Amino acid sequence: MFQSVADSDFIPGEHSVLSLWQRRQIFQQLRRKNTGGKRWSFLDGPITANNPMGVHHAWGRTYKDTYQRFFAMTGHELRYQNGFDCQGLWVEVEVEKQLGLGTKTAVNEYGIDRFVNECKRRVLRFAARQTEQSIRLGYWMDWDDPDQLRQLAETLGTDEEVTITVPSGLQEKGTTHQLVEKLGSPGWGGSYFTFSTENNETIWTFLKKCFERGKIYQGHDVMPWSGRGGSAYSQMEIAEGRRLTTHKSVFVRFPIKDRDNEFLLIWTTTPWTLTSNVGAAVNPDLEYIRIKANKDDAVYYFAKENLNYQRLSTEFKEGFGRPEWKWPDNVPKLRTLAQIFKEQGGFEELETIKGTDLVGLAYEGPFDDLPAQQLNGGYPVDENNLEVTGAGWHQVIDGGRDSRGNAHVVAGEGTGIVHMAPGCGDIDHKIGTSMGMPIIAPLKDDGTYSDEFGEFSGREAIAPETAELVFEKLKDKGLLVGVETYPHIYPHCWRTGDELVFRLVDEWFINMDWRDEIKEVTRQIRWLPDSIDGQDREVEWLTNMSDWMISKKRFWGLALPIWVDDQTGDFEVIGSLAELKERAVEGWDDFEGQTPHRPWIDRVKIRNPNSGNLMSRIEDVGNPWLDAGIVPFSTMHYNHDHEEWQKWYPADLVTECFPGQFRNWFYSMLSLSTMMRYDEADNAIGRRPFKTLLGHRLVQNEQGKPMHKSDGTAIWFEEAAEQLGVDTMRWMYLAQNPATDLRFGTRYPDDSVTLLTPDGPISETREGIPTARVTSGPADETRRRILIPLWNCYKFFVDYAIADGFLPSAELRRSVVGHSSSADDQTSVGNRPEIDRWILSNLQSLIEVAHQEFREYNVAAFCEAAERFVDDLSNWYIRRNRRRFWRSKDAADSDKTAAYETLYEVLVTVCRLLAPCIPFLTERMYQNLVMDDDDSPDRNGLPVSIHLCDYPVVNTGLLDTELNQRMECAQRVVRLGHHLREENALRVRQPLAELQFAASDSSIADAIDQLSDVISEELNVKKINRRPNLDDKVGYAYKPNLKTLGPKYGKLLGVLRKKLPALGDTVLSPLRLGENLVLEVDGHAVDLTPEDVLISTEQAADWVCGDDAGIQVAISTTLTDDLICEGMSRDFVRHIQQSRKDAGLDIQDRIEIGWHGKDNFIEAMIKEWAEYICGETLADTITRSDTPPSNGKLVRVGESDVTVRILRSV
RNA sequence: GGACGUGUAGAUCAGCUGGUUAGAUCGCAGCUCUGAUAAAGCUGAGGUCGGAGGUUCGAGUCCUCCCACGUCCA
Repeated sequence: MFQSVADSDFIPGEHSVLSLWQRRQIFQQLRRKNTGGKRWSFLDGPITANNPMGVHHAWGRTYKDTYQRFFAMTGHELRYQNGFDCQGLWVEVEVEKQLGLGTKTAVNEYGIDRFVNECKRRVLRFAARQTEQSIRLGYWMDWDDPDQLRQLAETLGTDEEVTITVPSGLQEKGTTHQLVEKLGSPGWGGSYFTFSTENNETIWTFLKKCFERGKIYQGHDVMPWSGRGGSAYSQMEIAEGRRLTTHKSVFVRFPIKDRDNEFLLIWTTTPWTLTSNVGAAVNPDLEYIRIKANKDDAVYYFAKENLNYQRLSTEFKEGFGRPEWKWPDNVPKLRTLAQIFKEQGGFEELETIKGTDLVGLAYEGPFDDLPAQQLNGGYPVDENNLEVTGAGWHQVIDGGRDSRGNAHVVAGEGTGIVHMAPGCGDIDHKIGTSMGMPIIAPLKDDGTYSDEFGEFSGREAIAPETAELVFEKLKDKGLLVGVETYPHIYPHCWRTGDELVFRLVDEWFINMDWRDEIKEVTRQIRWLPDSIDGQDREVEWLTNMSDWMISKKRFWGLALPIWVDDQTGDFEVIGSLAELKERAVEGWDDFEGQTPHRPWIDRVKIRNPNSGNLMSRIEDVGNPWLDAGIVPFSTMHYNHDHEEWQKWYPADLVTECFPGQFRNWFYSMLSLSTMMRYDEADNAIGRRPFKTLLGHRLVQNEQGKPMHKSDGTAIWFEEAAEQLGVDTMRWMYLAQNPATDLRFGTRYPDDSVTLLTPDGPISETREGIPTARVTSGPADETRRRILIPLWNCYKFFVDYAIADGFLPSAELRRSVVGHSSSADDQTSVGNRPEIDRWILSNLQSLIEVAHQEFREYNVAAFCEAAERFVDDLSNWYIRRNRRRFWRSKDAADSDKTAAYETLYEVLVTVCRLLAPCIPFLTERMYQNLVMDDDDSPDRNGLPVSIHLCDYPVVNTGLLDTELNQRMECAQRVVRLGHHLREENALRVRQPLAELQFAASDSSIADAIDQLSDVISEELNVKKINRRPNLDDKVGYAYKPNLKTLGPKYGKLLGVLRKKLPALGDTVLSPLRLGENLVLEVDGHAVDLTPEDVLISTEQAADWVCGDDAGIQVAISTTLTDDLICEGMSRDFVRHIQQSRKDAGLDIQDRIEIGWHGKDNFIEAMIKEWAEYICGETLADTITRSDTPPSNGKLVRVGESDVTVRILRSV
């Protein structure tokens, strides 16, 4: 017996399904069921375990779960391994905040070991959190126990031995860091963590291969640096440390070589960098001016606009963009260049030239006497660039443009000629490197000048005295034009307040000159969705990318396995811990038992076989994209179980949010895989890490704007889950075109709500953020369009099945879950009404679509088809068949049984089809439709969960595409009929005598004929008659078919278009009958075939006519008294039904009807139709009263006014 | 600056190798239908298809230029 079905209550329903799955261990049963099946290899891209999940994470995870569920239901064995991304700066930043550490120095003081443990702890906590959220999403993975992850987080860093039970069921004992480094390892199960030793060590394998191919090298990068802190800063730290300060800025002149007494005028706020000048950049599109100073007849070049430019005039009045950043009191307003030259004796304007005319001029630098300027290869010496010196290089270059297309050099603040010191500035360095400049890096890590800088050596760069020394020297050389106090926003260490400098630091790179190999691998992969041209994008990135900087001067991350001999500069890459152990000459005992992270790994030294010197590991950690890129190897046990690895490599599918990933995860996977396999697979196919990539775009708010955590518009996962429902969310994600942003919903940060979660009510997240109200138009739409109609179909079935005592036989149940092809005692489908066969046939089509689209990874197309099917089921099949379910209570009615059996089969099959998409709702329906109440363990041999059912396969015996098309024809005729009624103000309740139709295609006419009863009922017409043509009812309109006539007659087409319709049926009727015709138009013979004209119908008197897709329909508009009378009876019934509804009567309640009206025609109608009226409305009596009954309702019946009133019979 | 993409109804998007009166969904208005439904059906208003040229019998579609927006890039 079915349980009666209440309102949908989606969210509580999901909670109960979660507990059912848990109680009955459904996921574990599913894995057991598919063990040994054909493999389908899914590879999860690691999610950063640094914050709780938001709704933007849930899109990709829904794809992952849905495709996995489909392949599980089709019998595949899967790995089900989720991944957590654990290492890198983002975690460090959050931990620094949490611990109140502001700088690298502070971290060093705190202790790298404690800091790194804290990072691990944070990752474990958020892995636990995301695990719980994922489970709520219905995401079936081999999850670790979240509480156990938290327990590990608590005990991390102690030497205490703990015992845990891993997902595979094994008990493991050890200190926490010994256990943590093995999470996700073979035999244990559970999510992979990129901080695991396996993951890190496999990256060593990769780097060793790079090293063997000679691809690892040391290079440089210019980074913000704190001299006192002795460390580099991240972009984020700089943003936090911007402050208003003043510097002594300086105008300097650089003598142009071979031009007597002519100078480039340059300007800088960092005088200390002048020692390291190599070039001067101009904007070739800008106008420059030559002026002659009266003082010494010197000629200066600078941007024309700067001559009278009021520098910082806005800032002088309004400050620097923040209230506290006002113009400093003691700083005078800046002068224009014209003023400066006037004060120095006046000047004369000579001429205007283009910047491009300056490019290539050689000049003398201001400090060419310093040893560093004289060194071949710059300082420190670059062995690859020995032909040049700083002093020898000086020339004017084109400053170029940045990535947004803005010129690097603009007029305004400076002089339009920018001093370039590629060892002292980020942009300078980029441009300098690209132009082959020697690089002069003046500063040591303590922020003082190196030895090769003469008098400057040992001085602190940012000290005011240093600037003074610069000015003094410039003055001595006659190069100083002016000094001023210049206020501006400058980066500082946000904690100590120290000014930052830009300093050249050593970094490690992979030479990517093997990019063509990666491109070839890229081409072996299917990139979805097609519309975003993923393959082209990836190839383009690979074409343009520069070498890969893999080092980062931080603490928490991959320990780059590069050991350096400081004295000779030799370096070596170590490929495994075993190799390291063998090579270790110092520190191994200290390290052993720890994870290969800083600071522990740093203690291990090896010996340089060439020099005999000790080699130390570089202090840098690795780029986190290495961590994620190695997972096609590390998580599948490449290093330790090659055979197992080969079973799962390459992955069949990866799916991820794609913006950004072409240069991140996709790139790193492709690169790492290409390198890992270069000596193992002899072609690109063998090197690809995955076969198909499915990308999707971003989740945005309802207005299409990004959601931000900072302004409270980012929606936390649980807020959406417990307010919108997870099935709803999943359908939104799945039905969305992956190539476009999903406009998810709106969060109201100031409107807090209490969420009822499976674990009880919460009013804030675990992190203490109040939970806010979330609304979503798309979610409401999704519920309205698919979930509610589906639920109502199910409710309809169950309500009437209970009332009727319909129970599916055991055989039928076995059949609908796919355990037998057909039930013997079922009404054979061939004997069921056509509409039953139609919905079953349509169902088979849906099954076909499902298989096809799932295998194409195009679930959105399946969702669309499913929505259409549910609409057909609800608004056509059930609506049309309601009466089959209502009538006679006695069960021995084969037509009724057929209806129940059909609907039952459809509902269960649809559940199986949709189970991968909306696993909760389908499970609830399945449990009621298929499972017995009793708890018998074998459940009659039926799967105890919908997710243990096989995915439906097409029953070709039920698939009747012709029938599907026939019904489409009938639906088209109905639509056409409704249209005609509407156009002619003929309400549907008014029966009409006759509908005639004709169709040029006889199979279409047959189809309509066969479904004429459906059409007649839907359109409320008495007779449906097929005619060879409707010539007597319609006129014909003719139009030229431009597509066929255009090529034939070209310019004549314009005339033809005008004249052909005017010829009319008398001339053109042969075409309608399939014959050819020759006409003369404007003196040209025009040969027309039936294909050359398009024919439509127009109506005649007493009939309304229309046509659509080759079907012509005419409806008689003649109303007889009988027809009017019948129409009135239906009006009457309708009003009574509405009154019943308004009065809140129960469906079975019987009533007495009273009415009053002046029109005697009504009385006659009621007399004639009393039986019908009483039957439809469950009325015992119909009584006319002479006066309007009290509480009566005035309604319109036909053309008459009537007052009606109902009373419940007693 | 370059590459790629986008620009069509109030909103979101379709529109295939050029073809007749440019569609769908939501929203709005009206009507209809309704004893599972939070629905459904029909109709209507609303579009100089970003702009300007060009190719063509014919351009939302192809070409050129321009404008706006987005993404990526030394």
